Formats: sequence, structure tokens, C-alpha cells
Amino acid sequence: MSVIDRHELACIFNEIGILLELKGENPFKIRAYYNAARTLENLQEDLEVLIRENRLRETPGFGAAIAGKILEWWKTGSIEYYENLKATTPGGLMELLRIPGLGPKKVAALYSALGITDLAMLEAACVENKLLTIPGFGRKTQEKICAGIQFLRQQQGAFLWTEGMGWALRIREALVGRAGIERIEIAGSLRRYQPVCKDLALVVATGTPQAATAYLGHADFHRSLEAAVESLNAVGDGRSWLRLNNGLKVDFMVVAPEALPHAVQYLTGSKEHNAALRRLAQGMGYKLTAEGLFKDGQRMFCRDEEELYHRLGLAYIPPELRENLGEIEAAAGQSLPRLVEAQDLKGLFHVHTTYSDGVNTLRELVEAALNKGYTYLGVADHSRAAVYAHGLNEEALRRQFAEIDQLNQEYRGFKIFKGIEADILSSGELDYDPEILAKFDFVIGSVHSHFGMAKEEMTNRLLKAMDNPYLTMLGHPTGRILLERPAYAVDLHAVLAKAAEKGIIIEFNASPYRLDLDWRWCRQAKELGVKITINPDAHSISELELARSGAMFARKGWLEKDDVFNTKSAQEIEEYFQARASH
DNA sequence: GCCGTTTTCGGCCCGACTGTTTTCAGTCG
Repeated sequence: MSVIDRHELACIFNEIGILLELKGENPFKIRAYYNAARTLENLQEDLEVLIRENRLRETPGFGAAIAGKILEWWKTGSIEYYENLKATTPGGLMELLRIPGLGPKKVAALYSALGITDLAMLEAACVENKLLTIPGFGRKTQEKICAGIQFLRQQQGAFLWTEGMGWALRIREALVGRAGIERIEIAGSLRRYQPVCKDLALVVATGTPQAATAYLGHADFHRSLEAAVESLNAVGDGRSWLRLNNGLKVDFMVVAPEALPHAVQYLTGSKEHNAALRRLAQGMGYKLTAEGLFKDGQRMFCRDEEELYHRLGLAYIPPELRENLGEIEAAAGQSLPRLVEAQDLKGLFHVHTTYSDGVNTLRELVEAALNKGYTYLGVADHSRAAVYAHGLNEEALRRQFAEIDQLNQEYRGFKIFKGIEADILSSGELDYDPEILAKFDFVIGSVHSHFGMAKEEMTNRLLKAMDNPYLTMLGHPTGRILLERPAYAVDLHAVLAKAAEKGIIIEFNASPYRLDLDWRWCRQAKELGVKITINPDAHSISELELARSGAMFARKGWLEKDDVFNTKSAQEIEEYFQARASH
């Protein structure tokens, strides 16, 4: 009996769902597997306990078949049904589903009509106009597929920050204490909080560089990663890299402990930041390299990065600012921003409950937020147009308002704000009439449909929504899903200018899949005096934490405490909403 | 495949858009 990892099991159920879709199975059966995966991810109780006490079936969504498969996985470490499905479906088909506009039916048609089983074959078929021969496929569909392939190509080899960091931590765990390795520092774009990474950069500190380098190529190390490692390539100067079987490249730099800060600074980058820093050093008669700071051929080691920056006449520059976008000048003039801290966040907006598509009840979320040290919670379920997410009708709104009133009575010292994530319809109207919108403490407007609009049309749509006097916040302003879906075409200059004019707060959506507004634009917003709210867009208790982790990414946009709306106290927020409502 | 009940099987979330057709299937959120 293996120790059970419910996340891994959830992935398997998810994949079963996808495989069944490709097979054209009963949609409700498919949904049952997706539901089971979701249930597993959000399980409050320990799965192992449920199994041992024979209580799996008490969980809604676990019926005879799914409980049986959980048990099978627990006992044997595999699921026969799943293995059979995988064996009878070409692996490349799953990848084809990632193309926007391609669903299981079309993928199945491509497979049966043209024998297409992967991206390369599909691309070739598009070039040869072969898709036009399949019933239901026309020129536009073929063009859309071509564009989708291009988008996927651009994203190839890229990973979300969370995924990259997950691997970096596993590698560190597998190396520290072995072959004389004293420390591993995570550098590279991960340390700079870039939302996606193309590779990892790790600095290995050791007194025994040869042994440490040799260990990077050792089978024991590779086995401990539970990933086939393509190869270790030594490139000299203590540099080497290897590639994991998921395509992720990992760069290593092996150095003596006293050289660690220099190597970390160098590998953290960015390339542009370092180039500017070297120019600065040169002007001061220094030479700055990955090995150290040199004066007259004499090497000087700095204790830490802070000392290094100080020697160059600079205040310490946090890694997330190192993009050579003015941070060096600011550090020289002692005018670096005092970046917002995770602990500055006093409360949370944009939280979904079981009233729409959240998995936890309002009360559970309030309890959780309270326990995490927050002092208010801004509930924002989906509006009625979001039928797929059980958007709230007026009846449901009445019930939710009553419950919020009740809870506000119960939890003194904690404030629940009544909000809504109202769809911005294609016309630019918000999804409720003014009489209803007036009842909320705050209204988030979000685009959830018609992503394909032309830029001007989309911009006008957002601007019109922002002219609505009831709009408080603009949610995930570009609609991007990192590595999955590009941002819709929109003139963000115009949107931010309108936000400044109308006092609309712009959301920094802290979901690791969105991180939207992008950090580059956060800076623009700040300069225009637009307030940013760091929102978790939480659909469960565990996702409430995204706000604090998201603050690290918002720092990359130079945001300070005063730039961030939800660093205000509950009372300040209440006064702000009241003032807004009165004019 | 799950659920609830009608205890044996029917309902399960659905509206709108897109591109293809010429009345609708597939995809999306």
C-alpha cells in the first residue's frame, strides 16, 4: 500500500476525462471523472483516512466506480482502466486539444480522416490544405488551427513560475548535503519572479567542486528526481546543464562558498541588468564578473549581494526589479520603491463561494480568511451571464446578501463586503441593471466571452464598462492565460487612462495562470495614480493564499504599499466605497 | 459515472457564438 498523493490521483482522473472525450464517450461520464479530480484536489479530509475507514463513498462524487479506482490505485499503484485507455489512444492527440478551437470531436475527426496524431502532422496537413477535405472543416477553421499551432510553438519549453519553482525545490532537496554540496541557491528568472520561465539557474556552493560536479551527472541524483534526465553537459568554469524529460533545462554553476554571492548575482540576471551593472563598475575602475569584483587584478569577495551593490555605490536592488528598467539609476539616487510586502495585505477581494463555482461555503471562507489574519473579505461570485459557473440570479443574490448580513453580525471585527464579478457583455454593458448593481458594496467587471474582438472594439467595450458608475474594479484586464491563451487585443494605455480618470481600481489577478495585469503595466498604472488590488480570484480556501504569493509578482511592477488597494484597513475600504457610492 | 428516488432508470448546466452549413455540430466559458 503506497502513500497516497491525491494531487497525482487527481491528475489521473483528469486525464481519464480527456481520454474519454477523445473516444466520444458519454459527456456525463466524462464530467463525473473531472468532478472526481476536482473533489480530490479540494478534499478537506485526509484521503488515506477515508480509505482506511471505508468512507470513500460518503464523499459526494465518489460512486462505486471511482471509489473502486481510488482503492485500486492505493493497493496497486496503478489503474487498469486508465492504462488501457492510454494504450489505445495516440499520445499526441492530447497535445492537439491545447489548440484553441480544437475540441475532442475535431481532433477525433482529424485522426480518423487523415490519421493525424501530433502537432507536426497537423501543421503539415494545414500547409497542404488537407483539412478542407474533412466535412465540417473549412478555410477559417484551418487558419485558426495554424495560428493556434504558432502560439503553442512560441510557448514551447516554457513553464509557469510555480512549476519551475517546484522543480527547483525538488532539485535542491536532492542535492544539498551530498557530494560535499553545502548550499543551493535558486537564481535565474525564477528569483526575479518572471511569471514564466524557460530554464532554471541554480548555484551550487561546495568546497569540493569536482565531486559536486560529478554528482550532477550521477544516476542516484537523476533517479531521485523521478524524471529521466537527458544528459549532463559540462561547459567548463564549473558550468553545466541538464535537461529533464519534460524539456526543462537546468543550468548549474558550481562555486566555492566564498564566491556564492557573486555567482548568485550573476545568474539571477537579468542579462540587461548585469550588463548595465558591469558598465557602472567599469566606470568606477572595477571589473565585475561571475567570479567576483576585481580591482587592479585583485579579487574582492563580498559577504553577500547587499555588500556587492553597496560597493558599486548602490542601494540593494531586490531581484524582482533587476530588469534594467531604471532600477540601477533609482538605487544610485536612493530612490528605489519600498515594495509592497505580502503581510501588508489586510483583506481580500474576488473570492468565489458555493453560490457560484467555488468549492467552499461563504462561512468556511470567512473562517479561513480570519484564521489567516485578514480583516475583511470581498465576496465576488459570478454574475448571471456566466451560466457555466452558476452565475447568480436575483433570488440567489437575495439569499447571499442575507447570509452576509448574518455573518457580519456574527463576526464582529471582521467585515464581509458584498460584491460581484459581473460579466462585461460584448456591448460593454454590465450583466445587471443599475438597480441591482447599486446594492453591492463593490462591482468587479470582467470579460469572459467574445475574446476575438478587434482591438478598437474591445477597447471601447472596456471603456464603456468603466463609464458605468457602479464599476469599482476591472478584473483580469487582458484575459490572458499564461502559456494557454494570449491576451485579447486591447489598448491598455486607454484603459489605464480611463481608470485614472474614473477612479477605477485595476485587478492584479494573483492566479499563477493569469498574473494579469502584467507587471510591466503595473508600473504604468502606478505612474498614472491608478490603484491596484491584488486579488486571489479564489475558488477554494487554499487559493486564498494566492494573494500573498501574488504580492511577490506585483513587486516586480514596482508597486508599493500605498499603490495597493487591499493594504487599506476594513474601515478605510468601507469609507472609500461609501464615498464612491454617494457621487 | 453519480445521484436520488419514481428501488431501476432518467437527469445530470447551458446559452451563445463560430463556422459550417442552409439547420446544426462543435467549442467555449
